[in-house]
Amino acid sequence: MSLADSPGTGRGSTPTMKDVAQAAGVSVKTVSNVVNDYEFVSKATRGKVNKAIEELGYRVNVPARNLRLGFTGMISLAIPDLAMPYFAQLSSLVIEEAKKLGMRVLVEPTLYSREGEIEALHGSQRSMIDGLIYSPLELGMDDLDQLRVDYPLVVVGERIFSDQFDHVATENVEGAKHATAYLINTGCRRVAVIGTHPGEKLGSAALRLEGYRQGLEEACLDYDPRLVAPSRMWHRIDGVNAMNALLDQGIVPDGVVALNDMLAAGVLHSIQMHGMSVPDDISVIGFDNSDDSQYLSPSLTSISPGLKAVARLSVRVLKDRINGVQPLNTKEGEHVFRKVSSSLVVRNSTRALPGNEIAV
Amino acid sequence: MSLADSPGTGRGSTPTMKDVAQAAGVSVKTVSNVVNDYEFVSKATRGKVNKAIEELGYRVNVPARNLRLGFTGMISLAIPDLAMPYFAQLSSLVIEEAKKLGMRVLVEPTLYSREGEIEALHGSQRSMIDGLIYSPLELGMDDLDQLRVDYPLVVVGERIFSDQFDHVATENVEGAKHATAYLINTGCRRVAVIGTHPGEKLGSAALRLEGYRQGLEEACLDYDPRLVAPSRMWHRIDGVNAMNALLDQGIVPDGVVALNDMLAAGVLHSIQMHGMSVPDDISVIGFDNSDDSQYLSPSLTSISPGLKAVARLSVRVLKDRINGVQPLNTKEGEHVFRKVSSSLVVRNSTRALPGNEIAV
DNA sequence: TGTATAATTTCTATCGTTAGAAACGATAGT
DNA sequence: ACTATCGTTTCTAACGATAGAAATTATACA
Repeated sequence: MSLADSPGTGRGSTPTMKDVAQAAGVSVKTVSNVVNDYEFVSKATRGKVNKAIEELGYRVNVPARNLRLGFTGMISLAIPDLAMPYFAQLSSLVIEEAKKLGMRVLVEPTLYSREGEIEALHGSQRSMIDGLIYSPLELGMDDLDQLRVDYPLVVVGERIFSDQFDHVATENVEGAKHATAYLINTGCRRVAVIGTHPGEKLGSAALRLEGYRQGLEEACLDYDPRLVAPSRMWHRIDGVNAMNALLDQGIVPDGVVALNDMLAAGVLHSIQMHGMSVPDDISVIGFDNSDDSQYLSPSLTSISPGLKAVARLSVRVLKDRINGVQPLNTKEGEHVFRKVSSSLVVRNSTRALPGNEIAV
Repeated sequence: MSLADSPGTGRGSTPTMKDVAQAAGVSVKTVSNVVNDYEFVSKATRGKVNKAIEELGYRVNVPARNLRLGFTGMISLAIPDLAMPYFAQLSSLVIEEAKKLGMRVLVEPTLYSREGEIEALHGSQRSMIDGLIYSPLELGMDDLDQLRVDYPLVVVGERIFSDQFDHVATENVEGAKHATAYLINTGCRRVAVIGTHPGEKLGSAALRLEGYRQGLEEACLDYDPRLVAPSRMWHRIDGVNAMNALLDQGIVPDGVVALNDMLAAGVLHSIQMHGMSVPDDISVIGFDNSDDSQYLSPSLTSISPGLKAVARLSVRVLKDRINGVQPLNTKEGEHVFRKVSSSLVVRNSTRALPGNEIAV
């Protein structure tokens, strides 16, 4: 009472079920019955109640309902950095997907810190969410027991592989293999790869490099270490630098697989600054199919990791876990492991396939 | 009961205050007193309770507390599109700022639709939030009464100007003026502007163009319509096209104010493709100081709109309204109107100022 | 030792909702 | 007319927390 009426809280008094009940001359339970579409409510009462609801402008108090029901209708999405296009896009898709299933999303940027990632798992927001979609960057295979939480959890990404958790990953290996094969199919014979992380065994860089190797192998081309340009960061400038390094050494590939689109943008720039043309002299293919890849010049052929499917799957699996139903077609006790298939989006930074215009 | 215990809900049973009280052999109120740092709790009891809390792994149930207290500790942030870098960055900063003040943020992308924006104001999440930070794109001055809601609201952006709402805006006019003046100070005499929206009176494009005019005027340079290149969209490719159009007509400026960084990136590209150099032949300055402006080649001088300050201010004002305190130094009944000052971030796409190395 | 006072702790109602169980009319079967 | 049955509505106890008021214990002062 004292709280609700306290002056200057800045909120008008919202009508409750009790008010509606009073106005309609029925009990609270009846109002609840109407609101929740309980079968046995007479047409007359339903009408009275709805009229009262209309007149008072009543809306259910979601937190109160949730308290009673024991869930909150909110899930959390923990990502390293919301300002990164990749994660911004993922968040956007997860929010959209969750909305379709009647859930809300609390985005939690962990800001590249271990503590942030652990906090997302065990922090105080725990009680306000029904489940968590978790995309770790710092935590790895050594931290599996941190992940053993007592609420529904879906892991996203390539840092952790374990059959103890539901997991949605992207086709990094297959995607990079596809990219490499496509370049070879369009006539490239010296395909470089930009942005590798030497020594890394897990994570996108390693997996994408592996795909590159498989692509070469399947085409019976040799793996040439001189065509592999490492770069720790994956910003545009790193693409410029890595490609400059190659070209300035006199190593001139006829195709480039950049491990993400920002690198690819830099590669385009470097090639053009060296007086060569894309795709006539060198074809370039990126990874992520980020929003602006279509706005580069030339527009960038890229591997689309199917972020939409990642969002869709992870939200659905999480929702199933929350509802206690076995997700997808897993057996009791089993966990989901799904790789979302990537696809090649052909634009103008690669040459046409010989013989036909349609991409593989 | 039936709910909490129902099998397969996927959540372990969380201990409540009652459990803690039982374990510590005290009453629930005492536990509450300990948790909320009530003054008059004996050291001994406090110890017992804390021990029990520790042992049971108790955490307060936030929704329950919120129900009792009448607020939720959550605010909503309504933006057009989370996948847009500008809004992703804003969201990121708002989340960070809110966290500092103990609040959580529900990001609500309105997806460029009127309904989405109205839903954000009047939708069902209403009861789960304490207030709203609102960045409209579709709603304008004709929709002021939609904005008259009965909960705390802070408007962000340049679509709406009214003294009936708390409002945080960015210095569009001043920023563009600053950019223009800076180019002139470094020796430019024919400064072009890229990305205008002819006919628009409100919104960033119009305000930034106004700043450009003021900059010229103050330097006693004539406004030359031929140096004004419109572009409805503000993507990289639009910058390429607009700048190409200029150069191909033989209109060669010595400085360019691009109305955002993506346009600027395109402008850089166009200039370089025309065989000219930045900044030696043409200086380029962008707007937004987006994350990747530093990774362009050359790195881009840009106006930073002070998004961080926007986030900071809007969150603080909102928090004050929620708490019923008069925000900033406004008088009772008055509303906040604050323009966040922009700043010039000098990089390598502009020449040095004559006479000194330090920027204005 | 008795009582006033202060320091602690407990009791209990409440936030807005849901839902099992009980109560109430009305209709139907015998 | 008397109970059985069904549809409909109300009663009441939760969900997990907070907080005013009451009750208890400890301390101080006369």
